[in-house]
Amino acid sequence: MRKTILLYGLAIAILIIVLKTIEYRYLLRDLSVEIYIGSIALIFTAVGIWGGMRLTQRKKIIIKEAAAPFVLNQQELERLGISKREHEVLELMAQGFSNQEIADKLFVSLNTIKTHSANLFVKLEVKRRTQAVQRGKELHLIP
Amino acid sequence: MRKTILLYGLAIAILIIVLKTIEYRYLLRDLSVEIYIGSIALIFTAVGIWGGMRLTQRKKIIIKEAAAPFVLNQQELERLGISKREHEVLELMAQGFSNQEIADKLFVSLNTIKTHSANLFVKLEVKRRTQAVQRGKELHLIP
DNA sequence: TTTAAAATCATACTTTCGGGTGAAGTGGGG
DNA sequence: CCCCACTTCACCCGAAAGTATGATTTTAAA
Repeated sequence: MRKTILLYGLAIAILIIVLKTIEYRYLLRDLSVEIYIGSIALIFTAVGIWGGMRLTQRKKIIIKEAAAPFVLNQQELERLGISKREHEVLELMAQGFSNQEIADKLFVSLNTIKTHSANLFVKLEVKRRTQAVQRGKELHLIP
Repeated sequence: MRKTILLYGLAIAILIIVLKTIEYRYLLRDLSVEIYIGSIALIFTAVGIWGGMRLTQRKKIIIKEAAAPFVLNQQELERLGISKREHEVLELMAQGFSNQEIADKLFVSLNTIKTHSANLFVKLEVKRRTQAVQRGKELHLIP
């Protein structure tokens, strides 16, 4: 950032020096003032674009890296009639946990998780947990 | 895009007219030429930055929308010693197919798929297919 | 307070997954 | 030609996942 500003300042200084030199020695008397102004305008427009790109490039990278903060699709959740508990189970499924592990994490029995997952599969219209995870991500129900 | 160019041209034209008017009437004799050039440079730098931002803004949106065209991480694939067939199986796994379905798609027996998947799990250091899919995505082995 | 939805658990049964082992055919490189 | 990696397949077994059905308890809403 500091480097960019320094480079920019340097570019302006050099250009001004060059232009001033040219101005007094050769061109001012031959070329019309409009062309002279136009040239300066064009050159500094280019410098501006270049500088502007430099400045915004950082932001672009940030957008790419911090992309998709994930917002849950509540509408879809309600539309499919998926309950809180079922959603929790889906999240843990997506993290690759087995039904037994999910049961332990939620302090309920394995059978309960089986029930929840079975209901989940019906609501998501899938047959397997891998498909449920896929579908869940598609519908933005899980990150 | 066309609108941006038009606006930009208009801005340049107006600025040149304004500057020319000022130049002949009031300022040229009072202010030094350096300040005059500097002003033009600054103004058009600003215009350049503004224009540059306008031009790159589109690209930013494109990056966000068309993000991640997926390029396979061949290095990782070789590093882990995952074969072509195993990779195929992993892809179909990620699409939520059962071993039987994968076997049918690849015209091989269920046992073969079991072998491939078992080898995959070892190479990916996971215990379940859901985790294999997760890991595969992390390592950019699958979209 | 009644009622419905959600959450809990169970039992029984089927299917799928995954581990372990062994083996046979194929194709390329030393 | 032989070795090695890859691919293919088989059998067995246990664990995990999924299906079906029914029942009880909580909870939130009407």
